[in-house]
Amino acid sequence: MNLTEVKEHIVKSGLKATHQRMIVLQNLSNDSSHPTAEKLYDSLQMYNPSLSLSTVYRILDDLVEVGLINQVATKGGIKRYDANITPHNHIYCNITNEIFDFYDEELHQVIKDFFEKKQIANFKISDIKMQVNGFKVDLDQKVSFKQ
Amino acid sequence: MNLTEVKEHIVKSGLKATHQRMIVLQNLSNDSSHPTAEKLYDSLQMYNPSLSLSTVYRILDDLVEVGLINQVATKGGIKRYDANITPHNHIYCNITNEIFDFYDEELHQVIKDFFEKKQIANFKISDIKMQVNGFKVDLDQKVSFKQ
DNA sequence: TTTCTAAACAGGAATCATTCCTATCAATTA
DNA sequence: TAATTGATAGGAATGATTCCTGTTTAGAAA
Repeated sequence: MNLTEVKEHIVKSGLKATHQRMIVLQNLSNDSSHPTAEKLYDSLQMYNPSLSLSTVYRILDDLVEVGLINQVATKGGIKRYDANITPHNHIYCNITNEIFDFYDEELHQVIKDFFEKKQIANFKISDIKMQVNGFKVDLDQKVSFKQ
Repeated sequence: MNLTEVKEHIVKSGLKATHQRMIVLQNLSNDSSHPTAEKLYDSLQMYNPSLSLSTVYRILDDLVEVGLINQVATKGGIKRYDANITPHNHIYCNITNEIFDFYDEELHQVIKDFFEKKQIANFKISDIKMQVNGFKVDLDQKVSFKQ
């Protein structure tokens, strides 16, 4: 995303488009590594030395709150973030701690159908996420989901 | 699980069946709330005042390591544990932070088939977890998965 | 454009979950 | 019994996150 798009998204969400919010969202939207707050802070430091770490944390919370980004569930106890808010699932590498996105229309449909047919009593579903855990075979090579 | 069963499991895993390990595993196996380390520590305190919190943390790590329990991935950044090591998925309530287990044979099979057909290049899958996020409709009532 | 005000921010302190460290304890073997 | 090894208690240290307070800023109103 470029700055103009970022600004539009933030304004549409109801938040003020402050400089700090824009650069945090832009940086996250151009980073597919599902970074932590601290990692984003580090990336931004070079060109925005006055940005504070607590601001990054608060902005990330706010962006999650209004639904512009997602917090990724991990076992590690460290929060990671994802600007991809389209439906998708995650592949976790237990060795490198990398997280990769994947999406398959057919799989999505099957799961959607399943939960329309079978009900969970007293529970309203907002979204369904799948986590594929495992490990990279060759750590130097990329992981890719083949259609 | 009773103490005898717990002891058998621990010995079979290769760890020594110490008193602390047994009570931690027993307590967790009789608790379906997917508790945190601290919550387990609190439950055990009453009858085991000399048990230390750091021991609980270390024992949980050890039990995860040998595969007797699982660490549950959450967005909250706080680690939770699950003694149910059979294949199953989780339902998360965003209001109460409760986690419920569910399992469906048909769904399990569909997903298994899917990942046998479609490959992820350079990645070896160890397990696949699904998270159903949403919220309880009536907070005082139970959530139940209907077959 | 300038002024005003609520919202947002910077920077550092505080908190909370978790891990680390070290002396002690328990079990096993010689 | 003594020696060795692994496990624990208890507290200190660490790391991630949140909180607090004074200052700044965005955007509305004049």
